[in-house]
Amino acid sequence: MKKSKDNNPIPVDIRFAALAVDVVCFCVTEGKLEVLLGEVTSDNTFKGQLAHIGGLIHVDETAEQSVDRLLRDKGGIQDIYKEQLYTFSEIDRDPRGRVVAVAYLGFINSKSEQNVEKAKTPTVWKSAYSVGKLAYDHNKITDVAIERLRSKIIYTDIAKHLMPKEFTLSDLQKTYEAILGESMDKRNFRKRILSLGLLKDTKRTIKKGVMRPAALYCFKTQ
Amino acid sequence: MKKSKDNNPIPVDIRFAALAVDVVCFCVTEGKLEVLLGEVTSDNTFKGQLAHIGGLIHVDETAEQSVDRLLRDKGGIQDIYKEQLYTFSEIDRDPRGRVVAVAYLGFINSKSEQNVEKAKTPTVWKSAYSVGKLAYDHNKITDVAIERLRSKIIYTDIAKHLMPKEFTLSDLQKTYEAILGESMDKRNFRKRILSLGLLKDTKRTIKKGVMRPAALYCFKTQ
DNA sequence: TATGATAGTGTATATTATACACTAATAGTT
DNA sequence: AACTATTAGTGTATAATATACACTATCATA
Repeated sequence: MKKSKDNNPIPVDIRFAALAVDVVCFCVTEGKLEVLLGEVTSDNTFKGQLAHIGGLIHVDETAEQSVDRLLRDKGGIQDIYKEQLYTFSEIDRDPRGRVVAVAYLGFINSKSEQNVEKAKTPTVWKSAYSVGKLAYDHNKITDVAIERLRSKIIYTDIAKHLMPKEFTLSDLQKTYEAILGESMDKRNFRKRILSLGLLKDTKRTIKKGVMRPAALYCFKTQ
Repeated sequence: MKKSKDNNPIPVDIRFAALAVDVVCFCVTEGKLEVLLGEVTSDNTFKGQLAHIGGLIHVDETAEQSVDRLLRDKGGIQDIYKEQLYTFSEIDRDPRGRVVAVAYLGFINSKSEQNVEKAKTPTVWKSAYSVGKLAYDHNKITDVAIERLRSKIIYTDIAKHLMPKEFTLSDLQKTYEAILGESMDKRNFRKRILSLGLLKDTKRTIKKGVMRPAALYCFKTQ
């Protein structure tokens, strides 16, 4: 490969695309699955519309590091669990030119983890099932993300990243129900989830309102 | 975004990376899981070593289209089923400079589908479990590919892309065993696979050698 | 002590997975 | 014609898992 003029060893005609990341950041609040959206600030036809948090990868970053930075700077969110979702490479997906986006799933266990003051972009949480019309191809990304989340919650312990450190079994069940969009039998849910051996009884309880206190569980750290 | 000099609307400092695809192309031959490898032809420190079929995405291609072209030109392989695996964005993964690779899984049902004459690169099929030292980060890509293949074969019908149009149940079982690396009970395998309702009995049989002829099945087209 | 609200529990049945060994069909050989 | 070698093809009993289903327990308040 010939060295290009601008000190980048890769010839300029070969690096025609910009690389971006987009994070579909999920949170379950009061039994509703929500996603974090931010206003598009860059000057293009989608300016002002809502989109998943995202942006261009920097030259000294991996995609993951880029996700961390953008969540922090644009979203006010730090240190969350994430995993790669899919790479979108359609030629016309961005009006600014060729932009290939590596999409990620992000998981936050409580909206209070978001430091809204530090977010450089106006953000909003929306129900994952009614995000409205988003910028770019982000509705497609949303669909792929929800599909992946649904399939992963049934055969992995990914739910733990959507729960606070300690939680009741009813809370955990609500998270499953929010994601799968169906209600489950309480006894069967508890039997199954406890038989997986992932949970630990903290031996403490929490009182919510005037009801019987509920036992608090946490995920075992392995 | 400012327009760059070379008629690309994306500023040149932003498009610092080249985009590549790599395909981990699987085939099961005589009960062995194999992968297609090609010699590295481009002039870098890995020249002459083996790697998965791959190359740079062209400006007018999606990642998928790029995979199709590269499999055809470098591998002599056309019209195969493929799906996206993972995007590798480590900064130093390529000695030529920043190259981000979108990796794919490819599935070929018989090595005879490969037209070796048309392949511009010397290729070789190797056992997936002993590919030896590959160029770039391709050993890592191999590992991720095998892991994905193993998990997908147990909850999807992906095996069909590794089978010829018609096959015996023993052949299908050998494919499962090659991928999962464990032998299975013949009666239980048949019961389970038939109960999925994906297979159709062609009512024809095939004689292999001097043994009892075996019934030929095919996957239902839906 | 009665009420309202959520937490928490068990059992019977159905479905699915597993373990396991012999008979059937063919071609070639004796 | 019987025998052999080789793979195809089959059933049943048991274990494990999933499902359907309804009442009691605990608390705060009135």
